[in-house]
Amino acid sequence: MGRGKVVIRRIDNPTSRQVTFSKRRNGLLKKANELAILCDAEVGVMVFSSTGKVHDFASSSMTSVIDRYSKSKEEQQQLDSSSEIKFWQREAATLRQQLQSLQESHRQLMRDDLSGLGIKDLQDLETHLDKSLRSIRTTKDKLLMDEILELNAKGNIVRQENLELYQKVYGTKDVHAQCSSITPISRHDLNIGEDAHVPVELQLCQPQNQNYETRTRATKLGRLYLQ
Amino acid sequence: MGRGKVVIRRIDNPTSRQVTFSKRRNGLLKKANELAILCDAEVGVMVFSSTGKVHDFASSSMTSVIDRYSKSKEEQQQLDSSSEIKFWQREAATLRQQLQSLQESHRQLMRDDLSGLGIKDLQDLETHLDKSLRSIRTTKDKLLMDEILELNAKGNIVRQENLELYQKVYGTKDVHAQCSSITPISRHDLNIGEDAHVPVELQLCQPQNQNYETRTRATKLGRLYLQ
DNA sequence: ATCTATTTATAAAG
DNA sequence: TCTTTATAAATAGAT
Repeated sequence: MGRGKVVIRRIDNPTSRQVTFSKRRNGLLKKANELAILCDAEVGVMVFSSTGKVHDFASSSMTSVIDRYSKSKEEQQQLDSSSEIKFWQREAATLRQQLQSLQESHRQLMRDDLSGLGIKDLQDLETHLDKSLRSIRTTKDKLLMDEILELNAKGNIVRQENLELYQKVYGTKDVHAQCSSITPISRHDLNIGEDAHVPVELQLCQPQNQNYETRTRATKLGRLYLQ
Repeated sequence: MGRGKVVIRRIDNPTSRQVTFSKRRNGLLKKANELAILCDAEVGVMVFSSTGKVHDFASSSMTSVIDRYSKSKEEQQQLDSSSEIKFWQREAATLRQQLQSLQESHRQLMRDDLSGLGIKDLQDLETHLDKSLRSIRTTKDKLLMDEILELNAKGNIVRQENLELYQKVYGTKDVHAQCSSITPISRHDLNIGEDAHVPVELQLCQPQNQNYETRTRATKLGRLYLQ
């Protein structure tokens, strides 16, 4: 409200800063007074200029205003801290409940106790175990197949070497009759099959890219996580 | 600054009072902030609505503002009280001086000590005493003359009565020879004269209608009052 | 401190 | 409490 629009930023020029301070300080104190009278409010304003000079306004007395302010802030503090206490009480209750649920589900997954589970829970558990098993087998098969391929490659290299050595010693190309010990590695020696016994280990963590409903709310942790 | 000019007086309507409170409170806090930023000032504002709700703004923290304010007010107090001390010190010095002057003039007027007086002071004193004496004598003479006249009147009445009684007893009009004890009251018995000894009492007070310069300044009391 | 062109605040109404 | 709008008030910049 003046000849030019002003941006609210520290005025660098000390002179105009002082002038503006005078004008706006008066304006502020005037408005404080008007607010107090018009709206029947208790108002206190304290201003220190950059040169350290004090200016103030109080509708009653500054002592009274400061006292009231301090008192009301104390009350606020008490309310705040008591509501904070309540917050942490609620938090503790929630965490206790979650812990209990997790302990329960852990016990069940350890097969110590399947009582207390409904049909839905058991079905979920069965489906989960089935999927886990399938996943584990797939992974295992892939690892074994890789190993087989690698071993076959190595075996072929060794056989080739043996063949060359045999030719140097005996000077003949008839390898089949004299060297039965040198053969490709048997498929059966690798023990690949559907009945392999691999211990099933279940994780107590969030599902990862397995089309299961993602549950993020802590309060929902009380349910079983089956994956 | 609105649709109508507003007089600064408590708004009776509670609703519009509340509305105005909201608006102007925001305005006040905004302006406090602007003042703080533009002019690099420390500002604190506390507002209590008529319903008791607290609102505040502090450019730093209210604690800091209140502390600084209290501190600066203490300093001010100290300055005030020290200047007040100085005032009373000056006052005491002035009064001591006045007291001394009065004691001095009192002693002189009691004739205990005429040393330390200049020719002018002595002349003034002489003139004053002369006037006092004249005034006292005039008054005394007037009182005595009044008494004489009264007594003469009474004497005449008594003489007349005696004359009448004498005529009744002796049946004659020749009073002069037989009654010498009955005479007018003598002028000498009243002791009227210029040499009468009347104690001169001087007053230590302001002159009253006696054509003397009136001195009202306390600091001028150090001079002699001669009247 | 005083003057005014402008911006800002806000009263009244919705 | 928010928005809008007409108007009062504050004030930036100049003197």
